Order: sequence, then structure tokens, then C-alpha cells
Amino acid sequence: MVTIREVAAHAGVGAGTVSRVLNDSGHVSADTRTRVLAAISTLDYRPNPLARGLSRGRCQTVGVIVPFFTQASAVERLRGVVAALDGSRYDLVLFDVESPEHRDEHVATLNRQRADGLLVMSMPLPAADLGRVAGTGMSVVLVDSRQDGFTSIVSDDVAGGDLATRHLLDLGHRRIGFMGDAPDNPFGFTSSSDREDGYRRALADAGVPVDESLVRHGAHRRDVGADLAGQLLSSPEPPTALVCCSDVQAAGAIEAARRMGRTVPGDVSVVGFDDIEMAEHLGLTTVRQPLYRSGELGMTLLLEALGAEPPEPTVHELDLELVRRATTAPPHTKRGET
Amino acid sequence: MVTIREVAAHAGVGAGTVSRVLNDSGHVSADTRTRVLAAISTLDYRPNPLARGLSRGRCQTVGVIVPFFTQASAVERLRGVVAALDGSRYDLVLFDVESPEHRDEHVATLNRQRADGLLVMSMPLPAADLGRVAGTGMSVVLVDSRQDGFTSIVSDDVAGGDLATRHLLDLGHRRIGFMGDAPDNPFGFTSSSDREDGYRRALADAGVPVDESLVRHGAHRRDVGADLAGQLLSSPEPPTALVCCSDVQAAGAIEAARRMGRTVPGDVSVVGFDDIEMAEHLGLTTVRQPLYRSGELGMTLLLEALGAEPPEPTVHELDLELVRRATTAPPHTKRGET
DNA sequence: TTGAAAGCGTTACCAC
DNA sequence: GTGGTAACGCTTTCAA
Repeated sequence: MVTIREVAAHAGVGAGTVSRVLNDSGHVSADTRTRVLAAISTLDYRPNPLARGLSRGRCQTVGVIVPFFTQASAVERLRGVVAALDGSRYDLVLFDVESPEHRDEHVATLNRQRADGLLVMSMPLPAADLGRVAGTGMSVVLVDSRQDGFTSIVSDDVAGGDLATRHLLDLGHRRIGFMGDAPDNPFGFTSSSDREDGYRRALADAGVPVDESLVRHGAHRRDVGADLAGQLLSSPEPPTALVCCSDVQAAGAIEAARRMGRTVPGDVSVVGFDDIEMAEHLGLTTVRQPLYRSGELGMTLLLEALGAEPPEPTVHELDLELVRRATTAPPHTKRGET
Repeated sequence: MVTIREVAAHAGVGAGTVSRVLNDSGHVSADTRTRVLAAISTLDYRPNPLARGLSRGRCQTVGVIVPFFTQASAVERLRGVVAALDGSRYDLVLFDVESPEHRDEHVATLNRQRADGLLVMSMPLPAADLGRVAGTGMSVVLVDSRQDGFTSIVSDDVAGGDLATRHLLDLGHRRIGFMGDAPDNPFGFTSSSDREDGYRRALADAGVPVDESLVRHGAHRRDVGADLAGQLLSSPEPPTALVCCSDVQAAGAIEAARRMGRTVPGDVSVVGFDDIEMAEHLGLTTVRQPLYRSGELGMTLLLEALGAEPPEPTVHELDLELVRRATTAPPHTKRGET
């Protein structure tokens, strides 16, 4: 490994001068600069990021902590993150979280020297933890959760649930089922319960009483969606439409419905949430979340926060949008159109 | 930031002793050990990874360099990588590559201090680059490419192309189209051309001459697959079956076929490659690649290489397997069965 | 404009 | 067993 001292020796200057050239800190004569640059290229010298980080107190790395990063929605967010990071001088460290213990483990070892900034994605973190991390000097941006004093990017999930439900109400549905994450899930995710609030609000606004037997909870998995839909559709008085809190659950629901001999949207309409790629293939009507944008904006804001003059914490609200496709139609219709 | 010296002072010992406790390097009396541990927990001390890395010469980080990491197949590989990494003491740095310049940029800045080990995924790297990286002392494992002297994990793509084609031949097809990545793609990916070799071999073995007009090249994208299939199927003497080098291309091909009023597999059979999640939804017959396993094994081998006694470089061949689903059937059949 | 030298927080070696 | 003290490779201040 060639060090800065060897470069200095080779160029006949001091190590400090090489450093100055390296960092464009000015006050280096053109001639010296040229000699140093030549030595660097001759020796194929590359600064040691560790030493540099230790000396400067930052490591040119940003961390992203994200639960279940291989889920389509997380991947789409990460795509935005990486795009925003492209061209910056920062490396990306990925902390995947598959369980609450996992999360705590990462959060505990996280400090300023591991990453200069942290993007907390789709994961409510206890205020105390957040405070501790920020206390180490790390810049933090929250995507999909919020906390006083932190820059965050959120969507209005209540409005999203309302949007999906209202769409079905507008089509004439009155028996509308709902499925989302369990309210007491171990991570404390609240998006599903917020969407459920929106569902309830839309029904209330329309004067439709909520039938609690039509509200189900389970993980965002295809098989779980199929299972819950199976339960709902095999009841004596099945719903004519379903609001699902993820496209994945919706895909399972559609699968189950078809397996039971029901047509979609003829016998039952289905609305998803997220608008991941699969939604388009399925022709799924869904509430579109700006996933890519949230990741991109989150990382952009984090990089800004890492800059010379960090802006004040801000809250950015990204709009949800209903994408009408082929899985919703008025009730009691064969192959209806939207 | 609390340093090892403060801990030492607090416990009334020297910094060296704290370090010994921290690293279980032995030769510390039980009593001292207890006092140090107490000080650590009182002060909520966490070692600085940068300083540690600088001193020890390694940074407890592994890198993964992967092109287009949001592609379903890459994500599935990464899922295996992360699983293998779980429980280890290594952080994961992700280098996404979207263009050859991108790749070179990453490879150029890569050195021993940035990561202790590197997993090169689905990307043939010039031997010189590989040599340079390894020369910095970094352990390297190749997934989906091979190079003398490097541990690698590969599949026999020629056999894979053969497998897909033979399946169609066995069903009775004789006019079989092929689509894969361009042989002169900027990254130098060879999997598609290997599969094409397999395709040609299978046809030759069956005594079926290759009709060059049935062989097309394009990127692994849905729209490209649709486009290529459109060209093939609108020819005067269209193929009755298609071998696609990715499930994504196959999905596009199916879409195009249906849009042209052809049934799958009635009018045209389609075989994909990869067996990503989508393949199951589509009922796509495909050549299954052990994606998850390749990532998991790759990272496992890398961690072993990082250990005390690194094993010799080895080549691991992972088997491909035909998964028969609903998109292949004998020619000239409506809704045929496999 | 430049060189020398003092850190940055650890680890590891060497005495005691 | 334990403390002192060089590294590790870089940045940055201080003089010159």
C-alpha cells in the first residue's frame, strides 16, 4: 500500500502539501501541484479512506436502515436512494432489518464513525433511539415516519385509505372489506392502521356502517392476502369489494378469489396499495405511493444535511394517487368497465 | 464522543487493557475485566470503527458490486447475500453499477481500506482489474463469472440454453426462436451468448437447422422482449416456440403474443430464464437459476476467505433446472397441457 | 507557498 | 497482568 508519505518523497515535498493537492485546499504553486499529481499517478496512489475518515471525523458513508429490503416497495425506494447518491462522494452501507432484535442491534452499534448520515426507511424508531443516534452527530432523515426535529418524508396514509375506499363507494359498493397489517405488529408500523382509519372515515362519510367482520389483519404477503380474502369471501354475506394495504396482499386476494370461482372485478373488486411493478401486470387498481421519489428525495435531503450549511429540519408530504386499472368495477357486473 | 482513554481513566487502567477486554485478547484478571466492563457500560462507550480499522488494517466491511441491483434477479441474489451476512460482524457496502463507466469508477476507487472483501456479482471484470483489486489484499469472490485464481460460483449457461431448447424439441417444436442479450453488450455479459450456444447445440443434436432469422438480441427488459417477440411472430413463417434469456423478456414476449391475438402456449410456447417470483405468477415455464443460493454461497465463501485460514480458491457450479409450468405445450394445440 | 509536527482513536508490542 | 508507547495514514495547524 502506497502512502501519502511515499508520494511526498517521490515528489520531493512534504506530506502536508500532497494532502493540500488532494483536497484542493489551495495555496499550492502550480509547479508543485503538477509534480505531486505526477507522483500520485506514477505510484497509483489512493488515499486510505479509513485514515482520512479518522482524521477528518467523517467517513464519507451514508447508511440506510430498512426493513425487509427485498420487498418490491423497499427496492423501489432504494432505487431512488441510489440514484440520488450517484455522483456524490458517499458510499452506501445497507442495514437490513428482519426483526425488532435485528433493528435494535443495528441501532445500538450505529454511531457517527460508521456513517455520516442515516436514512431511516419505513420504520418508526423510538424517539430515544433517534435522539441518541442524532446525538452522535449523525444527520438523520426519516422516510415514511416522522419525529419532531427530524427531516422526514411522509404520505397521508389516512387519505390513502380514504381514497381507495371512496373509489369503491363511488362505484356503488357498500359491502367493502379491508385488510392490512396487524395494528400491534412488532415493528410498530402504523401505515396500515392509518389506512384503516381512512377506510372507516370514508365509510362514515358515506353513511355506511362498518361491519367489523369485514376487517382483517395480516402480514404483507401474498399467501396472507389470499388467506384473508378466502375468509372474507366465504362468509355468508361476502363483500363485493376489498381494500388491501399492499399490492402484494391484493395479488393474493385476487388469486384466492379466482380460485374460489369468483371473477375480478365481476364478483369482487380489489384495490391495492403501493403501485409496485406487479400492479401494472395484474391490471390492479391501486393507490400509488411515490416510492422511488421518496427514496430519492430522502437521500437528496440527507446529502444536503451533510453539506456545509445544513438546512432546518423539514417535513415533506408526498401525495398519494389512485391509479384506476382493471380490478375495480361497479358491483354485480360481469367484466365491468371502470 | 467517548474514547478508549476515557474508559481507561474511569476504570483506573491503561488504554491497552481496555482494548484487551474489548477484543478478548486474554491476559486480563477477572477483577480488572469487570471494572472495565462497568466503565464501558457507564460511559456507554462504543469503539470507533475507523480507528480500529486503521490500526488493524481491516474495516469489517464487505462490498458487493452488482449491475442494476434493483432487477428482480439481482435482488434475489442480494437476499441470499444479506442472509449469509447476518450474524457476522461485517457491514455491507453496496456498489451499484448502471454503466461501464460507473463500473470502472467503482473498481478504480476500490481498495483494501474500503472493504475487506468484495463480492463481484453477475459482472465479468477484466482480469487486470481483478488482479489489481486482489493485489490490494482484498478477498474476492465471483458470482456468475469466473477467473483463474478466484473463488467463483457459476452455472452452466450452455447447458441452460440446451435445457430450454430441448424441452421445446421434446414437445415437438421445430421452429424455435431465441432472444438474449446482445453478444457485444458494453458490460461483456456472456450468459446470453452461452445460452445461445446451448440453443444451437440442442438444435444441432436434434438435427434441426438454425434459422438465423429466428435469433434476436436485446436488453433484458419487458418492452424489449415484447418488441423482439413482435418481430418474430409477425414474420411470414413465425416460430411456434421461443427461448428467452430472462423471465423479464419472456413476460414481454407473452404480452406481445397475446396482444397479437396469439395464445400461449396454444399458438406459441415460451420458456424463460431465472425463475424470479414473477415467473410463478405468470405460470411461466423457465430455467431456474439458484439466485438466492448463489448470493448466499458467495457471501459465505467470502467470509471464509476473510477468516484466519483462507481456503484455496474453488469453483462452485450450481445446477440449473427446468421448471415446467403453463406456457409450454406441443405445437398447434389450443390450451395444451405439458 | 511549504514543511514539520501534532493529533484522530485504536491496536499491538515491549517492558515491567 | 498491566501500563506505556509506537504505529496505522491522513488532515490541519503553526511557523517559517
